Amino acid sequence: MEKVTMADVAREAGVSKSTVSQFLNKRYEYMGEKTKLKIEAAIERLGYQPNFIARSLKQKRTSMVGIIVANIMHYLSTEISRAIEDFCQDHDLHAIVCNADDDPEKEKRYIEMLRAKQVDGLIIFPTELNTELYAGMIKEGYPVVFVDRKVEMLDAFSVVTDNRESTYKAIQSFIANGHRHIAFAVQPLIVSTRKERLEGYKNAMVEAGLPIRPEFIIESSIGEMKRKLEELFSLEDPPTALFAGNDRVFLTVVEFLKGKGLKIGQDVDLIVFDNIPFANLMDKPISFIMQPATEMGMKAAELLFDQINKVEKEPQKFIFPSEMV
Amino acid sequence: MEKVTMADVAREAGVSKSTVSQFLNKRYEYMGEKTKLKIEAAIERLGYQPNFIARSLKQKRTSMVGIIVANIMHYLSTEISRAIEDFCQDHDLHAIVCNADDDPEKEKRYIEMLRAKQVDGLIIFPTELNTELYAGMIKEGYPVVFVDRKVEMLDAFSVVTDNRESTYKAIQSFIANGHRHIAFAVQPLIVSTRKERLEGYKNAMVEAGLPIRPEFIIESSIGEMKRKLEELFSLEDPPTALFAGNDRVFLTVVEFLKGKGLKIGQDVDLIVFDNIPFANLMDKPISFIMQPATEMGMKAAELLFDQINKVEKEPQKFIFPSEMV
DNA sequence: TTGTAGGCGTTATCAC
DNA sequence: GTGATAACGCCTACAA
Repeated sequence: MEKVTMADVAREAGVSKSTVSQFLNKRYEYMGEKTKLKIEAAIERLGYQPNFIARSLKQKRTSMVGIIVANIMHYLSTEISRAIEDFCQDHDLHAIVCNADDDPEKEKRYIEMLRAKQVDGLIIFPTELNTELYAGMIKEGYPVVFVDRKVEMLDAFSVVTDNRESTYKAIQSFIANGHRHIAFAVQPLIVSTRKERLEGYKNAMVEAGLPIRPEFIIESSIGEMKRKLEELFSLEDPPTALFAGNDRVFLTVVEFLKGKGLKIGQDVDLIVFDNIPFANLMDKPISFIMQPATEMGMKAAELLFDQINKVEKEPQKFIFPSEMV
Repeated sequence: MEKVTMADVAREAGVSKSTVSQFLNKRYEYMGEKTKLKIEAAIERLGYQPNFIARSLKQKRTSMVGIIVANIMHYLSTEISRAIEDFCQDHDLHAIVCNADDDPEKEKRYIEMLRAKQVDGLIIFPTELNTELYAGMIKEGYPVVFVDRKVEMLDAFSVVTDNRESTYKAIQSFIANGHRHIAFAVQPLIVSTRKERLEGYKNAMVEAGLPIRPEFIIESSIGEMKRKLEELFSLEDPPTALFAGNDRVFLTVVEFLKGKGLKIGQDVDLIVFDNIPFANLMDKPISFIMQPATEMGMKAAELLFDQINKVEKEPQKFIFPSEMV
């Protein structure tokens, strides 16, 4: 029943606990060859497995990190998480993933929970609404890395993409293709990424001398969005091009267009911020702004790893470029 | 620096550690109202956070479970994992996901690792090649649930789908649609699911009086598969219908057909075992055999939860039906 | 080289 | 109602 403890091994091998401990920690520099063998045999015979919990308590290191994802429904999140997990597996860490569901309260509870569990560090896709909590951790020197969204006014490690620039270029490409009626759909502007994307849109429009028409900008929850789209496409001069602010918006848009009988690439052109899996399988002329998820995850994990291992570094923001395909 | 311990709180509040402990565990039945307030205040003032590791050591319960996925590349795995995670979040458990990468050695290491970390139970998508290890855990009474693939000869909880039946029906539907040249592509037959699916294919073919032609059955790794497909479609009588044994095979097949210029639903009909995300977005006439991932994950998590909480039950296999869409 | 003792932060068991 | 005290299983000086 997995009750074999170090003491048992010690007794079985006829040595003391400390000796066994030394053995386990590979400090057998000054250890008799025969004691080593005795211990090995005893471990084998008893089927002993060290207890990491006990070790962690003593060492104050759990080899676990927490990942708090703002919303797991975004495909990007899972991609980045997976990259982080891969990095962890290569560095003897285990990751615990939590989904904050875009709820700051939930995020807060998870942060506290994971810290109570003594995880060695946290990678957070922030809801951006727990600034004091974030700040507190950073002041303490607790290892934290923010991903995807940036937390303003906070000198912390973060890994993001150039939302504004990418969107700006995307809208420019619409314009270059002759579009004049360009709409923009996004979820509520409560996080930096969405705001930046909208700014990119506006910049490009203004620069091209096109009017920014409020009725062409949908800002609503996924639930409400279909209704808003209905309104948008009921205008006497409906848009010929649409920018979807992220993957979930995109899904909603596609469903809407399908129901409406509008053909993508024909009746309306589409650019999406975010990649979706197997996008290449649906041969429709849609452009996706792909963020380098793997690189971002890797970088975030690496930054966290270094903090955990006390590699001194100034907090930095890493901005990755996105690519339109 | 997060060094506030229970002793500090006790001192600050002018009570003993035990009292604080009682308070934390909500056993304030026989506790003075004012002590309660004093402790509350002290906790607040010090910013105390209990240390779960220490608690776990004492209670021999970590509130963590491990999920060992045979191969995270299968979309089904991630779907099921997510369902498990959801269940865990509702039951105060944390899940740690590990990817065995179809490697029995890796699987073994993870099992040992997670047990060393004292996780309360394990949900395993087995590689099926560590039978002794599985058997050992079960004999010990350690909570384990197998998912997706079954482990023969083992009396354990498991949650699977009716691979043979579903495939059988799928092939029947091909036949009903007039197909005679039906091919079957699958990864190496080293796990039960694949074997069962092939059996289903053979049964349907035999029953319909159609010959089982070895050259119509591709059994190969993903890497080799394109070459095999090339051969298959170079036959003087190439197949008019193809059954893809899982999602990864499907992706390979689609790429191949695309390169070859063959149109799905026109030159060749396709049925795929497994769902892929956003399948509804690609309006091609492909049938997917969808496994009820969420239900399977939920069930698995529930079975594990009950074992952890010593709800006595006989080991059972739950076989979920799949649906073709 | 190996053993002894104390401590990591909690919880559990009793006395008080 | 509250408080010593002994575990939990391991690590780490330091002593032998």
